[in-house]
Amino acid sequence: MLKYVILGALNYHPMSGYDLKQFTDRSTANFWHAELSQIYVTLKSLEKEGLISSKAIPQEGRPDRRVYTITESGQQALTDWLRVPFTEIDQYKDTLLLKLFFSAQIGKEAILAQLHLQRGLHQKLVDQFQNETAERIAQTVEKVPALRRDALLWEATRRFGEMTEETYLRWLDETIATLEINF
Amino acid sequence: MLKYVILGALNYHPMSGYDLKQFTDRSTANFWHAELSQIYVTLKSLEKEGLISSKAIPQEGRPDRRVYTITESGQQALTDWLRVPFTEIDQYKDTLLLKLFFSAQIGKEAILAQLHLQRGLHQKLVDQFQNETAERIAQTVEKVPALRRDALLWEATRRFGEMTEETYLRWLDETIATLEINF
DNA sequence: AGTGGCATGTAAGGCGTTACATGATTTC
DNA sequence: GAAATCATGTAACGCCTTACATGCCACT
Repeated sequence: MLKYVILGALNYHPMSGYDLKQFTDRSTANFWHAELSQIYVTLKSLEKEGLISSKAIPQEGRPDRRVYTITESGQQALTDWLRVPFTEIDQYKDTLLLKLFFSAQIGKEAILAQLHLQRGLHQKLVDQFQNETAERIAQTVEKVPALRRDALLWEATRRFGEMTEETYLRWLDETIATLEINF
Repeated sequence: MLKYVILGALNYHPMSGYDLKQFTDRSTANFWHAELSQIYVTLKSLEKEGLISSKAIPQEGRPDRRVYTITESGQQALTDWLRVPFTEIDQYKDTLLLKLFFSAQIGKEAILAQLHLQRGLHQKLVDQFQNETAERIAQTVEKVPALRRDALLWEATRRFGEMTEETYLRWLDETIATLEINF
């Protein structure tokens, strides 16, 4: 799938591997993150497939920037993929839930401490979605009004993050309250 | 991590690989699923580590059942892991959000069709959490009252699934409404 | 006659993480 | 003087998925 993250990004404008890392960290990381090393590997394979092409741009005192551009067949591959209806739901993995499920033996206090710790982490995420992420989208539309429609979709994914994290918080609070009384 | 799913399961009682697949499908699948083939592979490596031990139980007209039991060092490994606080948040991946993010070019109707399709899938999941999953937990506690405390934690993970899927539905509805007007 | 459940496993391939390797420039 | 940023990549390893391989029994 990282393949399509990269095609989607390059479809906006050409970028280097390093640029792509910035791009994903600031946009798709929330539902599709990527390590730099994996980006470089995937770029190589996309170029071999002919879906992107690259050009080395010399720089002073730094390695050349290798800038990638999406090709026509790359655009075709992206559009084809976008058009195929997605008829499943991705498998979700959550280490906290896994630990919680089997945690009866470690005792009430250890469990509650764990839940309180997670509360802090998720609170930070909610804030991030409401502030930084929202502002970043607003700024992009301001600069490039042509992306207004794209931004509606970006906003939908941001809103998903916000709602999901708010729910996580509500669940943590509810669970903490229940366990304090009944465990 | 599958390692710990298995240790956690075998800590309740001995099981075969096939049993473990049933167990996970009915309990942890929601936040940690497993393929049968991977279960068999992981069982081998856990046995090599000495965290579980196995015994072949002959059967008629079927391959032997290989039943695994958690060892003392397996119980120790499980408890140790449960006690280590989890100070991160797992990376979330969602193909639907990924497609949506880049979907501006495929047009309003294709996007809305996709969202409506997903609505049906997530509605089914909500129902499942509210009915089958809830009943399964209730039945287990009825049969084995000693698991009352464990069941409180299982119920917390069930409730997480229910709340999360309800939120997914709310988000889909909200997004459909917004795009119908503004896209 | 065919599907689904019971029961075990191996092999190949894909995707991803972490660690390693290098090195100049900019900022605190 | 140290840390972060810019910039690219390779190598080892881990975990997981999909496909393959086998075969009986029960039910429809």
